Amino acid sequence: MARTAGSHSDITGPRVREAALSLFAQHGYAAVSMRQIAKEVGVQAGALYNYTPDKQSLLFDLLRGHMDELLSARAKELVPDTPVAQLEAFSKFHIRFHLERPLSVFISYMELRNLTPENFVTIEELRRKYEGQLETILRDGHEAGAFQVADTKITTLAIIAMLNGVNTWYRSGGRLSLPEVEAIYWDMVRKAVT
Amino acid sequence: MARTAGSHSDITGPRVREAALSLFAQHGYAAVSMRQIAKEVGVQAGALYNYTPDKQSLLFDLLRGHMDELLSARAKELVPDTPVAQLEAFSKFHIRFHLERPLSVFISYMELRNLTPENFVTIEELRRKYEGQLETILRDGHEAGAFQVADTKITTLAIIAMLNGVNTWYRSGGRLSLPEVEAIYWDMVRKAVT
DNA sequence: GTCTATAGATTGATAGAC
DNA sequence: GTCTATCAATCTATAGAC
Repeated sequence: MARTAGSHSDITGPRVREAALSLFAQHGYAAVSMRQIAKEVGVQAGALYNYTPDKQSLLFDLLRGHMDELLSARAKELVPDTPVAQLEAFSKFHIRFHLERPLSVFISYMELRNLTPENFVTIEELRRKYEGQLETILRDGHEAGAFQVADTKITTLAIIAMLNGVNTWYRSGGRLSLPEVEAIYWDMVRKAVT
Repeated sequence: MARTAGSHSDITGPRVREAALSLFAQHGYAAVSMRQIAKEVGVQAGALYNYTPDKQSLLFDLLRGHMDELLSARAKELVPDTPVAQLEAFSKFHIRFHLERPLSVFISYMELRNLTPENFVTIEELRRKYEGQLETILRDGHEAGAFQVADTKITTLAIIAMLNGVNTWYRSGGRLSLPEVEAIYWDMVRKAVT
């Protein structure tokens, strides 16, 4: 059956999320109006409500989608045998994944406080699940004598913070290639725990 | 001469900035209204404009004040002789200073994009001035053979990012004391560059 | 599915009384 | 210096025509 004229559900939906992602990253969730998002998409503000029940859901879907992608991409990675190789794989995966989607990474950190309390809990659980994977690697490696870490929990957070820092300065096509960046950071991580 | 009844310029001014700092940190600049700030201070919204020309100036004054304090506190520190000792002093100073004022640190990072372009430039210059001090230490130490760094600029940013990460989890009165935290992070920094 | 129009609330900032 | 009152703009979200 022919589609109704002006019906673009399957392409407008993703475009709404893309526009929201871009604008939230640039100006912040609270500073962006539904009218701005609509303008970016090329529709009127009212039409957005065919794709999201409200503005909050738009933000939550972006953050949950990002965390889901992160965990499923990580789950598809091979798990090396030794703790050192596992830490290397984690570090390089983290850098690569995060550099591929800087906007999602940015709002996932910056807009946490604009989630409703229930939505915040959901995202936080996913984040802790991810960080727990690094913590497990460090603890196992510490017990096996492969790492020297003063405090597993703090070392986990310190490594994540250091790796996340890449996103503040890296631009593709810049001075360093992705493999070079991975190598430099892996070198620092490796030395910091051995 | 007796003060006019209801005149509290010298105490209300700081209280306005304190309230703005607290609320901006909790909810974000764009999400906080002048009426909310006024309520926190205990005055009506109109009275705020005796202390700030507008909302933007309130944000800018907080960020500039923070950077000024950072640079002047750093300038008062003793400068050790060796690169390693200088890096240790910088790392511990950075942690201590930032843990003492978590709210200012938080908004100084989160609210940069809500500054007007001119105000943004001013803050960025101050931030680069501070980071340049760490970069100088690393470069001098590298040339003297005290450090092994693959890339001075990136190592600077990686160390800053790692140290900044303390603020995401540290709570005074928690499991670890400030000197313990300083020691753990200094250990990681030291190992990462040697 | 998108439009126009609008309800109802809230915003930053100002004016003028005290 | 603070108050009340208010302006003009903007916001999210909805209703109803097409």
